[in-house]
Amino acid sequence: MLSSTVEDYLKALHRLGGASELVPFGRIAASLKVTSGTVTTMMKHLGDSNLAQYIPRRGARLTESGRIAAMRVIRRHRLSEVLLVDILGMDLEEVHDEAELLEHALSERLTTRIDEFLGKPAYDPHGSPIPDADGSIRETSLKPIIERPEGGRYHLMRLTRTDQAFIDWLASFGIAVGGDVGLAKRDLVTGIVTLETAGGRRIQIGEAAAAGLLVE
Amino acid sequence: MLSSTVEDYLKALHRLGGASELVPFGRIAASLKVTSGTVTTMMKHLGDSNLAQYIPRRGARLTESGRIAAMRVIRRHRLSEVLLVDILGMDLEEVHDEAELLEHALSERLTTRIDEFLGKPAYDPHGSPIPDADGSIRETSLKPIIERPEGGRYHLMRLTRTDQAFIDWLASFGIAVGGDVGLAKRDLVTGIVTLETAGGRRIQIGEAAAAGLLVE
DNA sequence: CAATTGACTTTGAGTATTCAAAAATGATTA
DNA sequence: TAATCATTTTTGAATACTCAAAGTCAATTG
Repeated sequence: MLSSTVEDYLKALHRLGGASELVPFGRIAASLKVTSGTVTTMMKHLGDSNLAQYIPRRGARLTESGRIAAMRVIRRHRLSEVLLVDILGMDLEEVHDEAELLEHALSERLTTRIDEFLGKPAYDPHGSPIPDADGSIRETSLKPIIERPEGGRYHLMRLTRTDQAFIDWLASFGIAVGGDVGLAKRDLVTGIVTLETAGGRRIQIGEAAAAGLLVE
Repeated sequence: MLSSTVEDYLKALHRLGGASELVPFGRIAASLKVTSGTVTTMMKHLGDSNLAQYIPRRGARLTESGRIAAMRVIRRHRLSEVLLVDILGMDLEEVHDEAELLEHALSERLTTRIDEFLGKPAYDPHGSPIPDADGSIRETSLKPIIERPEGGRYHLMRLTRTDQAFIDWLASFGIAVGGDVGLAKRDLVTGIVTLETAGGRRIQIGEAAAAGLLVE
């Protein structure tokens, strides 16, 4: 079993370099708030364990087995977040830190159980995709509707705001998770976003609120 | 924050010596599967941290702050078990090992959230009482009905068997969690236990099955 | 009372993780 | 090309935890 320290380095390598980009050591040190000497030591160790390819003075990248190990940690993290938000009703802002602990404490068995219990969710509450048990991932991640092109029509996958008033207000226009919404216009000056409902009606909403609509 | 290693020693001290009994070091070593030298080192450390009173060559006992710290760990452990069994539907046999990990990974905030979500349960799935956040505990723990005196009538608090057939069978006689059951007779020779329903009917059940009825 | 026994303590050492500070490297600049 | 600079590596040391094995102590036994 990998120590939680090693798991944290694997996550950092994945966060900073994706599946197989070379990551310079300074960035890892900054990201994990350790000194560069510590990173050198650990990268050599990951190299010896075949979890990363260590290239002296240049950086390191995940190997395939390192990538899978990183994905497993990310899977546990994101499933934890879904459990915390959807079942236990915690706030979106709180769950990251909790999941940071839980990701190192969930056995394979419990992870599978949680996954099934939650109905094998595809995305976490932030809209990030949840890897499968084997480490594969649908890379079509959710994005806030305001990051999509204007004029498009999208599938609403998740609302990151959890207050019922907002959800009800949207629902009164026929906008709900599972349905479609269009982005009619985004006014960068006033910060007002115009959405188009499935029925063709237009409604206006602030940028911050619109950022909470994650679409596919 | 206490390391999970320290938390394990505190739990051992509590398990073997209760709130303040002196525990000889050999028992701790056996319980945690470490060598006696390791225990000596750790007991001195707990002594320095005011979590235990270290008496050379005699043993150690929890101090008040050590007791509270131990209770917190036990609280997290037992709440984890309730969550795993009642919400996630895991088997009773599986949950101990999982809770052994989770008890070191739950923040105070998450522990409180889980406690509220579960409706502030008084007992874990094995019938052990769950300490309050401040470390206090109702010492009237649940016991299997077969450990109670014959002829008594008891309040059924929990069934440790989770198969629906058994639960339904009991229910068909009006025996369910929250209701009453009597222990009419326990035949030590045949291993047959005679229960009395609230309506006064008598039913017979095997000792092993009866052990799954936790009463108060 | 001296020897034996069992329990505890000490010692020396190893692993994992971290830091600070000095040394090395390689690229850029003057 | 030589000096400078940023980055990486090495070194020496610290903390937390662990073990094996030798040493100490006190109680029991013959």
